This record gives sequence, structure tokens and C-alpha cells, in this order.
Amino acid sequence: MVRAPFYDKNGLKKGAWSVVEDNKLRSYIQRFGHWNWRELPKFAGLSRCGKSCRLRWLNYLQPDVKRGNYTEEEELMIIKLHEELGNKWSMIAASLPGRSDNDIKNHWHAHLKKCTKKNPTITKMKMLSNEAYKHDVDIARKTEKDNSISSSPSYQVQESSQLPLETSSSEFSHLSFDNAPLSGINWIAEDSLATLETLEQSFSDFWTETFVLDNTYIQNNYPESFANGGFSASQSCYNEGVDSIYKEMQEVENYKRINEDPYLVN
DNA sequence: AATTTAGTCAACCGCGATTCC
DNA sequence: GGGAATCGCGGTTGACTAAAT
Repeated sequence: MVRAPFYDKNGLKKGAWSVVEDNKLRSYIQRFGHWNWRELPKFAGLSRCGKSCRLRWLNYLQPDVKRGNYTEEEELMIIKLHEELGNKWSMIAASLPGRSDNDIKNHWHAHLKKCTKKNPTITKMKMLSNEAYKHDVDIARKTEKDNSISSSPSYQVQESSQLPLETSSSEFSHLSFDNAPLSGINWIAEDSLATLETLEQSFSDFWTETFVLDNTYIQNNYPESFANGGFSASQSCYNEGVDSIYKEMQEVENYKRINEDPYLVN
């Protein structure tokens, strides 16, 4: 349901993400955070642009992201917020935990827009009844407060009880990884090229181990050396090593594309 | 059964905002 | 203060599927 992968004139990959790419991006961000989207793909061993990585992470790979199966409550919230804020999808998304702005935008155009057009009255009534519900909760909450009961109900939209079954190939990947420990990322046998993956993993280790010598992480889980604004004295040495190994990785990628990548074009 | 149309949604693109130097 | 780099948002595109003809 998405553009077939291709390489642009700059050698950057575009189009659908493969499972292998997802895993690379996920494991890199889980380990180091997204300290610089533009540079990140290079260090994660991806031939993607930073924007593409950012989008993929925000919409699909980051933990807790929810897909499909909007609850009525969520839909009412979207309608209400859209009425108040207009097309401020990111602001709307901020009120719906686990939903990305892109997802909400799509859902709005696909379902809610025509719903509100077709049946503005019913939609309004539903919203009003939702307000009534909230009002009841408010009263209950006040009573609870008065009785000095500490646990207060959340006013955020309730999360649906379970994620829908994943359907697309790209979505499949994160089932196995969401709770993966940060160290020793589990490079699950995602394809038949286990040997190549092992090789790639060792390259990947090179990318990552370089930055964790002191094992110091700050808030966003990226190495302190990054936070201090660069690669310090060893940068040029590092770059040389990086270049050669990066070439190797690209060769591996090319080999894989030819032999394995289901999205291969050309 | 074959073809067309409509719906869906992942991903791309352009641009304004923000941050950095 | 100003230019460059980067980020983040919102609109749009394109490929796929299902329904309709």
C-alpha cells in the first residue's frame, strides 16, 4: 500500500521500509536515542534520509504506538479537538496517547470528516453525551476527593485494551522488539540470510560500541560525547574507519538487495 | 471474470519555526 | 544580527485492496 522502494539520485532509499531497516532503526534509537535525525541514518547503517527515519520512528516504531481500532471516545475527542484547533494534528495527537499526528490525520480524512458532514447532529449529540459523561465523572471525582481518596481517574482518553493484530510486513517487526532489552538487541531470525545479518551485526557493533566506551548515558540515552557536541580527538581516525566499514556495509546491503530484499526494484 | 472506482494509509515533500554557530 | 542547519508540521501522493459495475 506504499511506494515500492527505490534509490534517488543521491543514493538514498525511499519508499516502503523493510523489516531489516526497521530493526536497525529501532535498535539504534533504543540504544542511543535520536540525537540528530540527519546524521542518525548514517550511524544506524541506513541509507535513508533523516526525515524518513524520524517519520518511521514516530509513526510506527516507537514503543506504545497504537494503530487502527479507534475507540468511540478517541473519535469524539478528535472531532472535538478538530473543532477547537482545526488541522493542528500534532496538538490533537498530544491529547491521544499512542496516536501519531499522521495516523489521526488519515483517520480524520478517511472516517471522521464524512461522519461529521453526513451527520452533524448525531455527532454533536454524541459529543454532548460524552460531555455529560465527563460531567458525571467530575462529580464522582469531587466526591472521591472529598472522601480523601487519593486515586483519581484519568481524564485522558482511555487506551484501547489491546493492540490490533498487525497486518503489514513493516508492522510485524515490532512485535518481537518492543520489550527487547537495550543491550544485546535480539536480532531475531527475520530472514534466511542469518550469516549476513551476523556480519552486519558486527558492523553495527562497530557503529555503536565506539560511542559507549565510558558507558555514560544522559537523559536521552545517547553518549555523553555526543551531548558535548562532537566526536572529540578521535574523530578523524574514526571517520576513516567509518568510511571503509561503511563501504563494506553498503556492499552487504547491495548483496542483500539482490538476493533477499522483497521490495527490490531495478 | 474482467474492469473500473472508491477508500485507505504509509511515506514523501515543501515550508515555516527553531536552534546553532 | 544573520545565515545555515535541523526539526516538525500539514498537505499531498501513490500503491494497494475491496466493492461496484
